Amino acid sequence: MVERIEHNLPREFYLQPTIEVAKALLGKVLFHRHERGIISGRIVETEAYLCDDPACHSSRGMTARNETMFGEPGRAYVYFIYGMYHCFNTVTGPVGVGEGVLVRALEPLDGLELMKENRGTHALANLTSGPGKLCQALGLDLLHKGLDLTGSELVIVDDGMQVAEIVEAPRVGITLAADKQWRFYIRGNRFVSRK
DNA sequence: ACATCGATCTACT
DNA sequence: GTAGATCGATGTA
Repeated sequence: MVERIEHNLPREFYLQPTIEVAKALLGKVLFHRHERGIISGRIVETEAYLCDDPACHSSRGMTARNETMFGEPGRAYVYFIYGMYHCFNTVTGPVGVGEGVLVRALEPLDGLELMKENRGTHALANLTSGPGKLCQALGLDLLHKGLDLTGSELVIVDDGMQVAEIVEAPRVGITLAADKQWRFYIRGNRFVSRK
């Protein structure tokens, strides 16, 4: 019996080029140690946001909202959008640069009952198949902005799972730099937000 | 101070 | 397929 080794992704992981991080995050597991129990899911869809990219929050300089993007890599950048949803990102690149990876979809693993409660639905396929949905399912909001993903109540773990094939596609919901193929997802995964 | 709009989701036709 | 919810961040004055 082979024992699976799980370890938190180290800080250096997030210092790789942002597009590489976006691809490498596919297959990793996001854990939230919630007061009421552990909620986790496997990352199946991501998008890269670079510092010279007009669609990126950091592209017009540091503000109160985006300052965590310019901080330490491996921390959580959470922002509030459309008056009711949150989106979860990992900060990438050296301090001061301002890049990140948006996590767009998860495959639910632990804490299904809590997720269903948080989302107000029982449909498995609808729990975490979008950036707003997964934040609601995991109970993530602005209070989690800045948490250290290498060791806190919110961590990203490598459990050794290998991704068979990565699809590259245009990013979703943006008008600027819409031609860039900086969305990545696991081919065939049912929890991807859009095929 | 005010107007605009967004890295979304749901409900309804 | 399309509209409406809902509000903070941002830009303009």
